[in-house]
Amino acid sequence: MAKHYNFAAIEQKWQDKWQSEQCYTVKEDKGPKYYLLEMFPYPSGRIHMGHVRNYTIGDVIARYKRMRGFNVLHPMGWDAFGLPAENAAIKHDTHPARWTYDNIDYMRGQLRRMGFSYDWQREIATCGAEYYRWEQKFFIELYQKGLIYRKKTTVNWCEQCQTVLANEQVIDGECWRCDSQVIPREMHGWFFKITAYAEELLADLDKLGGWPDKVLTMQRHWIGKSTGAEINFPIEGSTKKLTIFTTRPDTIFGATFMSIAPEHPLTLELSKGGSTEDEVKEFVERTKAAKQRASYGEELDKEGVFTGSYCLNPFTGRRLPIYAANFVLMEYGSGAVMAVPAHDQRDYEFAAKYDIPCLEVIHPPTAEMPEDQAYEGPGTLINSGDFNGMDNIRARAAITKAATDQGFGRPKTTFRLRDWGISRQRYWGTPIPMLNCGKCGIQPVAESDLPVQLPTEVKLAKSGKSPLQQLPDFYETTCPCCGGPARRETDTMDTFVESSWYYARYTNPHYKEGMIDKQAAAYWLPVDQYIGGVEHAILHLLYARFFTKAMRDMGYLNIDEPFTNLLTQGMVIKDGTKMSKSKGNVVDPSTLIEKYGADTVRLFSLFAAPPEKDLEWNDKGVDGASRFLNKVYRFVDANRDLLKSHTEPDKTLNQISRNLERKTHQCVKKFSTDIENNFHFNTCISAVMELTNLLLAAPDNDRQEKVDPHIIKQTVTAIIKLLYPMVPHFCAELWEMTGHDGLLDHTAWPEFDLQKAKEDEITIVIQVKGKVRSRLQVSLGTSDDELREMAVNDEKTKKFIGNKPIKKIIVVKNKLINIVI
RNA sequence: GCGAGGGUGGUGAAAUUGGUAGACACGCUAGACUUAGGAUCUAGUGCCUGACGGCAUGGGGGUUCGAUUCCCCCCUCUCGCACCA
Repeated sequence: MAKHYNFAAIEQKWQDKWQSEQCYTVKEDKGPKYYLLEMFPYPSGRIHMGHVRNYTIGDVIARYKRMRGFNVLHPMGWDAFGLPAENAAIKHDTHPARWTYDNIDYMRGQLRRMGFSYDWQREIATCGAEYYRWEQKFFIELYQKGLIYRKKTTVNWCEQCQTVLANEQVIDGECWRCDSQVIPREMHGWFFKITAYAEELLADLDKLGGWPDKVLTMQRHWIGKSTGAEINFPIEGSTKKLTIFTTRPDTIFGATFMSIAPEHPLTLELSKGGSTEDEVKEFVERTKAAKQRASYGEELDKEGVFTGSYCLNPFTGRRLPIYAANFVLMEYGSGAVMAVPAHDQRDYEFAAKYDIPCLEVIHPPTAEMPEDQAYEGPGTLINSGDFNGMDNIRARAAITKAATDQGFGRPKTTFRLRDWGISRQRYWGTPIPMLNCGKCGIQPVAESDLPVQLPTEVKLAKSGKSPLQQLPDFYETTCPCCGGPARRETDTMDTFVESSWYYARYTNPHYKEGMIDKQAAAYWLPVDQYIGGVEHAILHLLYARFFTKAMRDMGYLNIDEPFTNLLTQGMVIKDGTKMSKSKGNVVDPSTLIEKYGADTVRLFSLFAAPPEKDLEWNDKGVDGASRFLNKVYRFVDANRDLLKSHTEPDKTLNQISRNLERKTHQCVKKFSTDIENNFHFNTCISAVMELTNLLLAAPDNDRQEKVDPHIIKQTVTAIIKLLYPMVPHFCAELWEMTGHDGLLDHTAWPEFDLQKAKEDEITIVIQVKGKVRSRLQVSLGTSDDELREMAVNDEKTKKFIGNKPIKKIIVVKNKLINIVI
């Protein structure tokens, strides 16, 4: 016999069939729909193990749901814009488009070779104008609605990539893509007003019960809502006011100074003409430089300088010196804060350094005020005028109301979330469909001129100006309003824009009338199950949620949230670290497929760990998976005739037949439960392995008893059906070998019979003082009294009881007896 | 610093209304069949012990007849956030 079943031939055969018969092409149809989506890949060149794992998990679910009778949408495509294409083009002297499409062709072949059941009719590449033209149209619609704007601000600049990054794309102070240090830089750029949806993005997280808590928590924190008050402090000797945001209005009577961000527009003005002017100027410059130099996460020593001006506390009239302070963030709140050293640790440290007085206004309920730090806990107000004696939580509302009534304050909610900057100074991205006319100003491109095509003739260089800025043929245009000369926007969009709506485009990817075919979208959306890496917990998932809400408000969709259930699969690890080229521990899927076949690779990546955990790659483990499939194959092959023949159920089963029947039903039960429960395929597979072990031991010629052929057939059928979603070529072949026609995809999932799954004999553990001392074999319904009787008379047990008196006997039904002495 | 989630054999992992710890698999040991084996099959395999038995789910304490599971303290690893007022 051959060492291995001929996986190469079998896999080829079924892949050809699935493709030529278009088995996985779907349309809006009767029956419950199920939209399964895995995060689409960047076409970097080759599929890696992370893809294999992600897409295998997805394919199992897709096939499983089909067997359960769902109309399953399972599309695949390419997140095809992005910087690596430009870098590769420079390096290999080719064109980004060429490089990208070559990669796509290669990777598509690899995915086909894995046997994934995609509807390839729906394939999308986001770098095609037929895709991005709708993105440009939508951009203009959002612009007209006021949800997109242009501003000059401090942005995150990656010198390596020569482009701006969004806040979400800066990871630990480094570029998410190339890991080089990000530096602040002042630039103009286009922004999506994601903050307009901050409240809803936060609130709707509560609707996402099918998402991991970890991701919900991260998003909640990223959005960072905090409620408090905005208060205007009059500036002494000026008509101007200094506006601050605080979450602790209850401490306002304890303010002893004010802190203002160095970049704040008032900072220089406040010292103008005074003795402090030079000092303040110098401080502002120095802080700016220090912030650029500071490595990420490094907390600068608190430092500040007196501006020479004072604010007046609107409640008390107390003079509060205004300091420019290096720890005050311009980007959050109003860029200025009231400082209450007694009740804020940062203010305390600053005050201690510059010898500014503290004033206690919140008295702790029990303990004394701490000596050498701020007290930030709850308490009762003191030194606070009319509010003395009030609980500090209640005082927050009361003081805010008083400030509101007197006209110098109001309740205020602030978010940590900032608007999404999408301008990229790169070539390989969607052109931003805007232009600048000397007469008419910034204007959107006329709809009839869409799409703004990326020019194909382009010179790319390692550094220097943005490529489109060097193409007059591209940027020289005419104004749609006045017909005069105008200059096109030469920045392109962040590639996260394409991935924010691709899931919706899949519902009718070649729709020519607009961005979204509303009917198709209404049928398929939302995505029932989304699968991808946890590294997108903030980035992509937040942007896609925002886009969904914006598309809904523009009338394209009728859903609030795109992804009902989210599975974040763990990384693929080898030798304790993430697989990566730089670490030299990558395993190439194609090599493995050649050696073992796609089914074995699929099986191992499902078996080695539950999907949400990291998967430790182990070549020997792959051998094990292969061995298992071969074992099953050999059995089916050797019993072909029996399995093809017609059998009748035997009324009275002998012991070993009954055992196998029972195990089969138990296995179907466990498998079905575990797959529904968080897709724990690893335990599903182990259940089938157990069943297989029992099956293979069954037809032993040395035995007196023979297993009923009908039961063998039943067991084999169950194994084939259960494993089909995981190892589809293998099972399709076995299905055919055992005399069946038709695709298993549309064959009903096996049922189990609780009665048949039931054990008639069970093992009862006997414990003495909580330690296992003996075991009893009893029939299922044995009464507590009988069990008690048997337990105390058990020889082994007696030895441990000795002549000590029995205090108590605990009986747990069908499980154990504990004798307490 | 704050927040979240982990820590179980040589390895990947099972085990939840608290009830047989280690299913399944890898590896390892011995044997069988073989010209050969990185194929296949059989048996064994948490640790200590000659055995009876004892000890074991990061460490320590607690609740309980009984704790991987619940509570408290500590150690450690991973991830997220990081002066957000």
